Amino acid sequence: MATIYEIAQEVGVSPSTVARALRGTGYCSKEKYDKIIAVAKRLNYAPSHAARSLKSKRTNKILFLIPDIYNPFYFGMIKGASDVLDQNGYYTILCHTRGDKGMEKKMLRSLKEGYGDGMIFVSFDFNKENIDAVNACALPVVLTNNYQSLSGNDHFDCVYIDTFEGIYMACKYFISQGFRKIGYIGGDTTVQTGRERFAGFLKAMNEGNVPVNQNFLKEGDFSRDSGEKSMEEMISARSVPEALVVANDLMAIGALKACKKHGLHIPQDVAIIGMDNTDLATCTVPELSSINMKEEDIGRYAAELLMERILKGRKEKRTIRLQPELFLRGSSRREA
Amino acid sequence: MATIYEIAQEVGVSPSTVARALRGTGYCSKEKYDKIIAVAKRLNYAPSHAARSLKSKRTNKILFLIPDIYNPFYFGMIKGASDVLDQNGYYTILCHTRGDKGMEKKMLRSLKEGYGDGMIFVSFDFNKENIDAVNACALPVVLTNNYQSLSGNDHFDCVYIDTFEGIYMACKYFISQGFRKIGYIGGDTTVQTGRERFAGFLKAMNEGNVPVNQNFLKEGDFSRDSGEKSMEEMISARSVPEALVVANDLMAIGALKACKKHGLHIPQDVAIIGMDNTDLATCTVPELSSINMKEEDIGRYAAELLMERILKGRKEKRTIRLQPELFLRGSSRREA
DNA sequence: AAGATATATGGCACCGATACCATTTAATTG
DNA sequence: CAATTAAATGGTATCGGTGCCATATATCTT
Repeated sequence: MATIYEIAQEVGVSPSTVARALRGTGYCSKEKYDKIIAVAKRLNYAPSHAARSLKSKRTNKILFLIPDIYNPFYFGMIKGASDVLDQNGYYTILCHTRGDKGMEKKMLRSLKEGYGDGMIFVSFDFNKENIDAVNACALPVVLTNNYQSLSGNDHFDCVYIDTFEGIYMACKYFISQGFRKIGYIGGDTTVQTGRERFAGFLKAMNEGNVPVNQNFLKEGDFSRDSGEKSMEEMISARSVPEALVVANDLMAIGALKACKKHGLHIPQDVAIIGMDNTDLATCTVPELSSINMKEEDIGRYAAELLMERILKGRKEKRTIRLQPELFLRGSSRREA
Repeated sequence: MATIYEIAQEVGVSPSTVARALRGTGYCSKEKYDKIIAVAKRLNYAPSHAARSLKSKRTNKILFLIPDIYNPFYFGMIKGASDVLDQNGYYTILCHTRGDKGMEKKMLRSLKEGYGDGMIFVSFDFNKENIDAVNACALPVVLTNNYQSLSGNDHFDCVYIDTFEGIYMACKYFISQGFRKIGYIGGDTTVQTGRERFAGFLKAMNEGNVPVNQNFLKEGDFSRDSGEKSMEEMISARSVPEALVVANDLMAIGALKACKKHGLHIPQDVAIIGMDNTDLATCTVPELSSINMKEEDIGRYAAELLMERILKGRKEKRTIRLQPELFLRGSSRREA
């Protein structure tokens, strides 16, 4: 690949002049400018990204870590963020971590090494290890979870939606509709996001004085298959709730499928509310009621927080909290 | 961020020694090694990616351009590719182009500037402009389409699955089952992949001596909504085919929804076959018959082609062609 | 016309690693 | 024990830009 030196030699000017011409800043006569551009094109010149960012300390790239590319919930976040980043002249570089802690650390190290100017970090679970890694890299990182600082020394931003509140409001709705046999298919409670959701369920049940039936409680892994399996288990154990809150849409669809397969009608036999309100929710028959987790807003805010740090030099920590909304569709209607 | 020079000064050795110690190659006494590592940790050192790749001319990154992050078809490709790349110590950097030609060119320029060591390029459509851009950057690029070289001078690799064949085999199946009123919801025929699919439909109909009814032909944009809208149009025009081939799963699901909404039974009233065989195909009731486009294999082969070029220095052009498979499920069964 | 300002261009240090060579000291060998 | 060879370390050019300063004209002021 050609360099500015080769172009300079060819045209008969100094490398400085070539650099100015190609960058379009600083003085350069029309005559030389044209020559330089022509030669650059002929030699198929492209400025070296490495050389530029070595000197200028900027890459114009933002890393975006997502734990599960099969989950449509994250698409909205990506869209929201990349819209904002695009507008500010930043590239969005996605990285699929699969929730793997090793991969996350690897990418945080890469950030520290200057792969990008900042990061939007989505993870199923934040623990001391990856939080330490976040703090260790001096570049701005935004977490999209509700991270309760343990040390108080964390200096990163957060934007998150209250998942606890989401499940809570779904349960409350069922209770307000007179349901008493309410089930819950949750996610992995060894990770934060799974725990929060389950806590929302318990609080609503408690407040509504609705007994928690252990047979109506299942734990999946946020995949459709695990939702289907959980429902199958309840059906074959002959303990099927009348209303079911599911911790994400994928599992809700799995549960819905299992019900249909065994002749249970939705919502007459089992009313279902999912979570995330993804595109999938309107793909089913009946359409799935779901909790809107405003993922596009999360992405947009996360990008804005980054831009504030990078472009405006903000130093102090900021946290943004969003409220979920319940979208009622066919799957949760109470029979008259 | 600390540099090897600062560490060298602190420990009292030369930068060369620090570099050797940190990289773990070359000679270094245990005593100094330990000191260097300790100081590096204390100063929170991270090697500068820019400096390293400027000198070494390698980034260990592969760019992966996807046109639509809402389409699960691409996830398998990403998975297949990143598995192979991971194994070889390369990062997969995803970039969502939204099929935007400007964005594609921007990323090809970035590649040329040395942002990555190679690229897997997925696009709805390849035209002279972006093909020229591919040829212009001396780094290896793999296209995941069937690109018919016009100039014969192209030096990039391709791995693709025959979409023509896919639609063709779906139509042939319907014809073999005795269907004569066969409809088709296609994609944008101004782009290559849309044209190929439509050609497959026409060839099968022609070979089977089945008349093509214009009322059964619709053109969508590969989104679920457009599939729904197309079907709605046929229904309200009272010209509904008995069998329907749809150019991707998303549109097929849209069509399925429209049918259900208007009381048409699947597959009794309308038999449907989708394309891509994504996870979505098993989310519907009945499950959607679909054409398996082997996206994970495409991704894997694409990554392998890149690795051959980068690690083994292959120069000559290679093209890999895969054959689709028909997966029959509930949505296409012929009534007895 | 003298001084100020704008335009045009070149020179060079620098960013932070890597690659390679030179030098010194320690260990091995016939 | 001299001759090799291995181990340990330092020195320095280099990658390809950017940023800043110096210099030389050209144009504009009053």
